Amino acid sequence: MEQHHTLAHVLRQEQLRYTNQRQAVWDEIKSTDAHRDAEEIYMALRQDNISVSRATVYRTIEVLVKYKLINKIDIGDGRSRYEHANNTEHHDHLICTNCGKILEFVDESVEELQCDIAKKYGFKLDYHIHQLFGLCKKCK
Amino acid sequence: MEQHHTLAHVLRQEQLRYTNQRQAVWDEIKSTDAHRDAEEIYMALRQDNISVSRATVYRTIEVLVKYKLINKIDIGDGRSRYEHANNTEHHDHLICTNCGKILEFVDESVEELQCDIAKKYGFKLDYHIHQLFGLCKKCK
DNA sequence: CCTATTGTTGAGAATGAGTCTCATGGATAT
DNA sequence: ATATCCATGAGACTCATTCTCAACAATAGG
Repeated sequence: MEQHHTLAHVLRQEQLRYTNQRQAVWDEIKSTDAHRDAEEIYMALRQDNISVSRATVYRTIEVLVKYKLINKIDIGDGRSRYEHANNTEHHDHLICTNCGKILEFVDESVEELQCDIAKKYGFKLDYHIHQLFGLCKKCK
Repeated sequence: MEQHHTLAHVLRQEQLRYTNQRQAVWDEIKSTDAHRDAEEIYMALRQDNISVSRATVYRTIEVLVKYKLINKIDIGDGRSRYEHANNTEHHDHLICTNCGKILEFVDESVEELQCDIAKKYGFKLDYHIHQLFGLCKKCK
């Protein structure tokens, strides 16, 4: 899939209309580096007196994930979190199993190894999940 | 956490009783190398005319995961799958985003790098998830 | 412009995996 | 034996997410 760096591009590609609600969701997600779930994003919008329904939040997130403007993070507690991928180097996550803290790490050599592995098994790699779980500095 | 290789060990450790139902669930999971969800394991037991409730399947799986007799695999479709870890070398997964096929791969060098990364961030590593998503040989 | 068509939205219903409750019954200990 | 404790199963419940559908907004064609 091609790279699409703006909401407008993505919507055009998907033949969806550009609307204030969609822009508002995208703006809200872009506004922090946090790893928030759909409900938190929805509540943040309400806080700002922007009226967007939960359904629209979920629907917009879906497209943003598809085009990789945001990343979906699943830390195994039953709800997905999202982070914007805007001007961000690719990274993976360290997750504290005690306090839920999420740290980001970059490791080029792991990235390269992944390509090799995929090639070896005849896979055309699309994306990956690489999460290290354990106790953070404070919790251990 | 210590290593516990048998159900009896695990149950003793958790101060749980050894029961036919718990053994049946463990036997069922051990019986194949498949990556099945709780419902599939439950149905397989019913197929064999073994009467174990869904609740017991879930409860037993929980303990088995805790003691790493089985691995939980989340491929992002909303249900967890499980594979036995019996006499099995540690491995991670390649997942086909088209047909859902799951392949296993082992990569020692990735394993080592993970330790380094955890150390660098002051984490005490417990376990990790490393999944490569893409199209398998057939689907691409 | 006016109207038909099509896409979007929001509210709440529906879904579905997983968890919890609680009455029943089986195991254990005294 | 008998009292206590634990495990079980059926179904109620939870909660994130998806779906439905009526109302509404945008767009296109005349």
